[in-house]
Amino acid sequence: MKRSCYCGELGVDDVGREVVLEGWVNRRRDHGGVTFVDLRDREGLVQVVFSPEVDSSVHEKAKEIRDEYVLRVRGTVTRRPPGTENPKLRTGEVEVVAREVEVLNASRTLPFKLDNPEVTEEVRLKYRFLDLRRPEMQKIMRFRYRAAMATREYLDSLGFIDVETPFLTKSTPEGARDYLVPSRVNPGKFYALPQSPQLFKQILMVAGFDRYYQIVKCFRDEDLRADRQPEFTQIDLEMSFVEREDVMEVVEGIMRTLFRLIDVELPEKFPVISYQEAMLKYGIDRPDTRFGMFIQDISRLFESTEFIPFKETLRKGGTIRGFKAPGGAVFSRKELDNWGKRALEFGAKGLISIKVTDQGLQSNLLKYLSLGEVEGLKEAFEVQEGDAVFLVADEGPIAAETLGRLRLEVAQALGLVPEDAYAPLWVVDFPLLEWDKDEHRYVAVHHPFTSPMDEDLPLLDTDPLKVRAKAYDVVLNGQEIGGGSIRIHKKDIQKKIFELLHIGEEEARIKFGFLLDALEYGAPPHGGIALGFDRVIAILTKAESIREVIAFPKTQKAQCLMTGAPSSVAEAQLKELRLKLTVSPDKN
RNA sequence: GGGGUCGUAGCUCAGCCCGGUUAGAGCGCCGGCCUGUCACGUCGGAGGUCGUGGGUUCAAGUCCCAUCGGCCCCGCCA
Repeated sequence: MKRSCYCGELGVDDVGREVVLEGWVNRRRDHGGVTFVDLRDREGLVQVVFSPEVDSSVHEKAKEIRDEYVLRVRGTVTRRPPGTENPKLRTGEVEVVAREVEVLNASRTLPFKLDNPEVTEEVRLKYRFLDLRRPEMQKIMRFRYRAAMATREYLDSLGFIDVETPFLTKSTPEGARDYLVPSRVNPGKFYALPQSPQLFKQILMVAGFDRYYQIVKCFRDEDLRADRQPEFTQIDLEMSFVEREDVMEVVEGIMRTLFRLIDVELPEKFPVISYQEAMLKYGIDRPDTRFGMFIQDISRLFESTEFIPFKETLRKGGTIRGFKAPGGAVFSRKELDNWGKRALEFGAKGLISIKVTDQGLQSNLLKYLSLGEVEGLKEAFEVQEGDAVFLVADEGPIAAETLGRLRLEVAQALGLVPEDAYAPLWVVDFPLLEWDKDEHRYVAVHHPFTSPMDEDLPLLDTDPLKVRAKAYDVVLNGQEIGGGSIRIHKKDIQKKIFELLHIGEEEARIKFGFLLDALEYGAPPHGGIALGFDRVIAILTKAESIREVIAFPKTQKAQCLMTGAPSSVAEAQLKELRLKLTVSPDKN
């Protein structure tokens, strides 16, 4: 007996058909006389009726059936008696009258009911095989697959080809902590799992493939977050003979393709904002542009202020910035105090809040300000009754970060973040380098293979921190969902960057010798990007964390609750790898 | 490495502030009854190392300390 169709596909057109169904028992309702079983497979549910009038032995057999038993049922599709249709079920107009039933497997009592949406994530992850059986999870996994397919089809149509790159590769300095894999045949040596296929895709460009892509796992041994897993999936691509705009166009196409899957039409071109402007207006390099509340620099208003804290801040080269929270006057005294505390946590020395009431502006600050300054404030923020204004006087970067975070939390608290809006944008003109205080050297903001802007090349010798990179990030609703750059394709520039990063010639030769070699054999100009596939899927499915869109995710302690990984290994395995532990794995 | 929060029946939670009978509820589970339910109904029943270890106390689910684990965040994440 072979399955003839899926449960969830049956309808009135099938009335009269004899079918063979295989699936799980979603629920059993035993009325003593007649027993109903909702049978579920990946396509949905259908009600199966076990009636003593049809076959008493089949009806008897139905008594032993429990939740999540696996059944094979042969029966006849019939129209339900008038008045017993179930409009909540896609198959609710029909039912299958069982003529033969076989229990293919029993099931223990479940640790949780599959349709209970309240189960904790911990329990779900431990019994992930049951959790994934839930229609919601099946839907997400299928969506993820469709998104991957759509990406492949789109990139294929543009002439990209998928080339696999190694997972057992070489540890790269810079960037995240590597996951290491010991090499048995090379005792004492290790592979690293790739943080990204970065160098390989550049090599593929040198090799003349012109357009490469891969939907590929990447590994980074860093602490986890709702949007960060130690292994995650990227849509990775690289193109030859291109400028930044060419890469952007491809990414915009991918994003539009993906969002059409949820019937959202993204703009043809995404807005572009410079890193500098993003930091000023939003206080963050991945602005959420679904709502306004721009940060403004109002330092000029207070050039000759008598208010000592402002005066001092400005004298030391700091700034006075703030934003208006529309409707923020609803915040109570206590709530405003709490925002002040948040500002302290974010690193500012303080927060000034101003309410706009029918009596005019209301704040401790006002008595210290001149009439002109008060008027200037009103004008700068175009305040209306019911608004609140938050100000920070501090060093530029601190003011930016504090206000940037506050802006997000305040908007959330006031319900000003539209849930169904999607606001993609590009952030460009990142600095190439930043100074690392601890390591006492420059480090790459993006990565060491990112090309400097042509016009900034002379600054490499005079003022490296001023050099801008040909780098770009895609940001969506305040989340960084991808980043890339035009790469260095000339050996002399690459060498110079390594020098600035304090990667010596010898070290560079050992670590990136193959890349430097490749750059000497006719490397074309090239660039690319990687998109965080899990993050995009999470946004598309409105998931709270990327764990919801990964079949087998890890907990914050980077453990798999289902398999128990990571775990200790046999002494013999360690010996074979010539490894000695300095710690007992059971402790810590 | 740090801050916050949670951990009590199979699941979700109440009890903890303010220590004191036999630790409760809903759902699930088991058994009986029930021929049109679909969150079936109904009657009865079973089920607990209160995360773990230590301490305070005549007495600890409740107070204190440590520790383990889930989640959120900071640091970290080229």
